Amino acid sequence: MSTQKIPQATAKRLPIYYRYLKILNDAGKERVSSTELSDAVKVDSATIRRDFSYFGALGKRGYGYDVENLMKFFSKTLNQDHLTSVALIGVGNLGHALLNYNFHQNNNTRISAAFDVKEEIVGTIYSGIPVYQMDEMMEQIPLQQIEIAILTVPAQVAQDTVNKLVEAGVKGIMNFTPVRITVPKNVRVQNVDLTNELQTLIYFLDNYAGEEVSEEE
Amino acid sequence: MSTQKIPQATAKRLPIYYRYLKILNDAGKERVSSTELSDAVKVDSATIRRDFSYFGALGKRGYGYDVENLMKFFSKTLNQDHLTSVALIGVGNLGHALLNYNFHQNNNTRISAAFDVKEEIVGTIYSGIPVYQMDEMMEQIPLQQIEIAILTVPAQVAQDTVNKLVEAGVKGIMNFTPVRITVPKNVRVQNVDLTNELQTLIYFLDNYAGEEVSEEE
DNA sequence: TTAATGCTGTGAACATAAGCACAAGATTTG
DNA sequence: CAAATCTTGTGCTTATGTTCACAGCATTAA
Repeated sequence: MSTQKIPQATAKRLPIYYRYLKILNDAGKERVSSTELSDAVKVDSATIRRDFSYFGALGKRGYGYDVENLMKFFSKTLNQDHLTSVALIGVGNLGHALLNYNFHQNNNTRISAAFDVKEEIVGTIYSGIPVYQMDEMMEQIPLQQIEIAILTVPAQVAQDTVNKLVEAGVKGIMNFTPVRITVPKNVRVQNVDLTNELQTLIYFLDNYAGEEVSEEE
Repeated sequence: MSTQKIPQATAKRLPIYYRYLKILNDAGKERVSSTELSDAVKVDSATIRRDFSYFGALGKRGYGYDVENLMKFFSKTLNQDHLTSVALIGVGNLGHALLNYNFHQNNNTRISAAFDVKEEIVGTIYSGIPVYQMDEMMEQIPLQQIEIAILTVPAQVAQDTVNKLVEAGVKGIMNFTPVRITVPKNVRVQNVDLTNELQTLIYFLDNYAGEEVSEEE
């Protein structure tokens, strides 16, 4: 495709860079070096330079990087120049919080439809977002050109729901359930398992006490 | 310490294994092979065997693994035999959802104190958890023997809050803010950046269309 | 204009992780 | 009891990611 062969590890850091560049740009800063960036985003400066280099020579030797240019470049790279619509599946405890969560603020993304089984909320508008019946996914998802779903349903129905989502044409799923779901290989899953994360943190504390700084999602 | 040198990648998978073993055990299953596990947790069977092997020979050739034993072993390894108390810092939109989130269900962990600046909620009980003033961290955290904090405060105050948490003795932070916080090296940070996660997912869809299955937090 | 300085971009070393493939041993079957 | 079958545990290969260290060039200072 367009930009081939960007390592996954690099891709995962792009939003971090982008966010900080926006902050710098808003503050009126014109140039920045990999060392300065490194401090702010906690990524080794060599790693930053290597990451950037996959996209070509974005900086100038002896000078650094032009904040505005770089920011705009990443904006394009991360598709921030067009609004992405996302569906929320399951308006429970966590789902409800995500409806209110301001993805839009620094991310050209909006939850444009929510789906749930609970009759009493179907048909209503939650935080400005309409709640549909589960069965309506098949219709609404293609209609609203949604390719991404945030999954916050109970574990027991996770796989079934995913099957329907895939059938409706969803291409990416942010999976908040603890289930490791099965999808066709053209569908991308990003697991966000909070319980897991917490358990891992506890494990590290107890077993790697005082050893390193740390990382990632 | 106790079990030395478990690779990070392995450590991050332990809760996944543990969760599934509990399910198998509850279902009355007595033995399981790495291939079966592989199907359920979406981790290559060789990787599973390697992961387990760091803890010694847990299985039997020609048989597989004893579900109950293995489950109990991981329970101990993941400290599930004692309750871990956690503090929630920032009872906003997301924080509130996390108070209700059932960490306890399959994870011997409980949010035992919440902290916020909003006068109107300080002193009240939210979902059974008392909300304290921010200043009370210094007192409550050691008192309640809390070592882990979930950080859901606004980005602008993230670093300041972290500094106080560290001073109060916190050793692990689950960071929901987009800020890459600075901590002493004996403190562990687990970043959970939802905006980031979503942006990365979008990036992968647009640039790696139909290429692989996927992964992680 | 020339010298000093700064910072990128990258070859190469190192580190971590994943997975193949199979010997070794246990179990099950006949 | 012997043969057939199964599944672990691991040496080794390959893949992916990180970091060092520096040549090369642009910028800045004199």
